[in-house]
Amino acid sequence: MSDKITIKDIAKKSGVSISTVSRVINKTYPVRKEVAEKVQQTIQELNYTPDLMAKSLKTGKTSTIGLIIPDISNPFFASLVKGAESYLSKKGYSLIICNSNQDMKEETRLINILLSKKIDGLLFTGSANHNKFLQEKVIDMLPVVFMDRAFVKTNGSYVLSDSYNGMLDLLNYMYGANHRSYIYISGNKDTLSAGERTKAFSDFVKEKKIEKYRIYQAQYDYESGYKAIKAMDCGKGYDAVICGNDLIAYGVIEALKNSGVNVPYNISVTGYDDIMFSRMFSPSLTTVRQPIYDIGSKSAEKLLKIIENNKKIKNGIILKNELVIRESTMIRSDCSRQKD
Amino acid sequence: MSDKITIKDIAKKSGVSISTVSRVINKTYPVRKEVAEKVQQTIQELNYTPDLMAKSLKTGKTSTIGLIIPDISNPFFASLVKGAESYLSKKGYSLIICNSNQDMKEETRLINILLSKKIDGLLFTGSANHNKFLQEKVIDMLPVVFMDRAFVKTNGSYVLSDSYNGMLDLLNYMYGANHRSYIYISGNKDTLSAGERTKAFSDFVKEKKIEKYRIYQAQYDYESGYKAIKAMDCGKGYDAVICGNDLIAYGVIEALKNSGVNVPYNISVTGYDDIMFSRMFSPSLTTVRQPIYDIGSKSAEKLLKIIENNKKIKNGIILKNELVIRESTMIRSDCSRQKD
DNA sequence: CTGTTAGCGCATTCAG
DNA sequence: CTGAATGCGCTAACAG
Repeated sequence: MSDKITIKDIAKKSGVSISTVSRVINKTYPVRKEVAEKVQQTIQELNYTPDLMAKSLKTGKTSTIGLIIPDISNPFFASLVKGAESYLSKKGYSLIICNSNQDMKEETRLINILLSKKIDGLLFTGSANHNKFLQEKVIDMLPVVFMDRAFVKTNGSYVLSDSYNGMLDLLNYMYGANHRSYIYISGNKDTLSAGERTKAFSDFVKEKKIEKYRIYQAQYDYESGYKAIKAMDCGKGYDAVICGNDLIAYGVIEALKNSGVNVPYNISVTGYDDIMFSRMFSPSLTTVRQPIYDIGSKSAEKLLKIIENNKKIKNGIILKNELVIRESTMIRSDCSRQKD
Repeated sequence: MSDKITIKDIAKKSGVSISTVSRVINKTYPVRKEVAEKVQQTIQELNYTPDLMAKSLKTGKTSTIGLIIPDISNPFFASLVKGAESYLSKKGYSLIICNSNQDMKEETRLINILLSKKIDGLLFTGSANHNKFLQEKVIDMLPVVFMDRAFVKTNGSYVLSDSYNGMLDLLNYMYGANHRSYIYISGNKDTLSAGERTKAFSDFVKEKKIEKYRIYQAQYDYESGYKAIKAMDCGKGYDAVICGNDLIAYGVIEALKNSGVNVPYNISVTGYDDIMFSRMFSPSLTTVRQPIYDIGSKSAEKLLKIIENNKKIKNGIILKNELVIRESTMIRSDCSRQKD
């Protein structure tokens, strides 16, 4: 009997019309106090909850945000999601999470599903620069905020951290610590972050007139780092390995350990991101801290602002990064250099 | 103009009624081939996508699953979610993710929101045993599968891994490796997994007639492990520290490192879960591997089965665990024991 | 302040 | 096989 109780039931039982009930629930118009109380009471009695689905059909708003990331099991994205979810939840929004596994076709499929479900907005981290569908259609039929990655050429909204200067700070520190030859292992090259960091590296070697360096194209994961350094004779002859992110650095260090190369004594290794484990890693990782959680929460904040103001304030926020020096690097002297 | 295109538009443009369109979309009834083709064609032309929201209002099914976990930024839960999401996505379902932060009040709030949004089912990891609301109401008005944690006394559906035997295997191994005195650091005691593991430990010390042991109540996180071992004089005088999960073990090892205690030479430390970082940790962690991803995907599979068969097959799946021996433990000889 | 009414977009009887 | 009509539960004019 307590089955499917609707606004109608509580209207009847309260002796008012359904619109009055709607009004006391949504506080859209004034209702006589006694009536309001009576209604509230029967709502309690019947344990009624409005059907948000029906409400959404009418209003066109679902209070639901879609979020697309490559992989939730990557701690970087997990923090991003946490930041977004925590903000959204506080504001009464829910989050539908989708893993794209870096696959553009899958991204497109997911976006279409999300669109059909009538989300109010989209938080996106993926292959933005190449996804024509997103770039040409989605972006102006739905509020979208790009997290961590962004269109370079389009005027979408985004929240990033300043990878270029973060990497430059790191490199300048390494230079000051007497490192003169570098291997640079880049993450997925179609991402903005990898582009910025690589650019910083290129500018750095040019400015400091570094002669011995090498850029290796890899992916943002552990295995990729492991393979990369193995493919480069375990960095023999170089002072430092600069990695595109922490996961790559983990892989590099593990490979080096396995080959009997000591980090940092034989060679220094750096990461990027400062995910939770980097301080527990052994040696603890010298890296650049990105405010990952904040990127997530600021993205959510920005998205809600766009949704609620219903205006297209297309712009971005760029958060600062912070150099974190730990045990995986050391101040080099000539005698601590590897021989060729 | 290409604004808000509905089933009506495509009906008009195809020269048929909306019911016919609905039929070709859902293939619920046969439609003349030519007509069907014509309709399909104009669907393409107008780039029409059915409004899932409206559909849901009618059918009562949303193809959306709610998921509640304590904290997505914990790698354990991230893997769980990945497993569930990946299965659900393949089956055409979406996932709404909510972080409860272990707060029962928050859990209840989230469940109510999810209920209002008309999810088709719920995947739950949280304080099941104490949440009356969940236990008494939700569980029989909505398909629910408990992941990793479960009601001990209720006949709900669940997917777990066998913590009791996993822990027992680990302890027996340690005994075989000549460890004779133990500190046991438990995770959140209101969870089933902690209960099972602690029970295994209790049974173990009884059976092996271990005289020197200590059980310490903590939480399933890094800080908790760090503090716990500090509070116990860095385990002085004990052969091994058995931790409720890997995160606790990380904290313990870090604290020990900071105090100059060598793991495993002075004392062995074990974890539980085998999250991704445990093999990269230094020393790499001896632990018990839970099939976390599988717990997630099996839970999702079970939930969909319940939803689609619409029957209440309340039962559980218990997956096996596997001992993983790494560097944080060693085979002890008398001279490698710490003095009291 | 309050009740009546008309849809939101779609699936589904019920007649053809 | 197909069209017309009904209503899912709710909000938002529109009249009182």
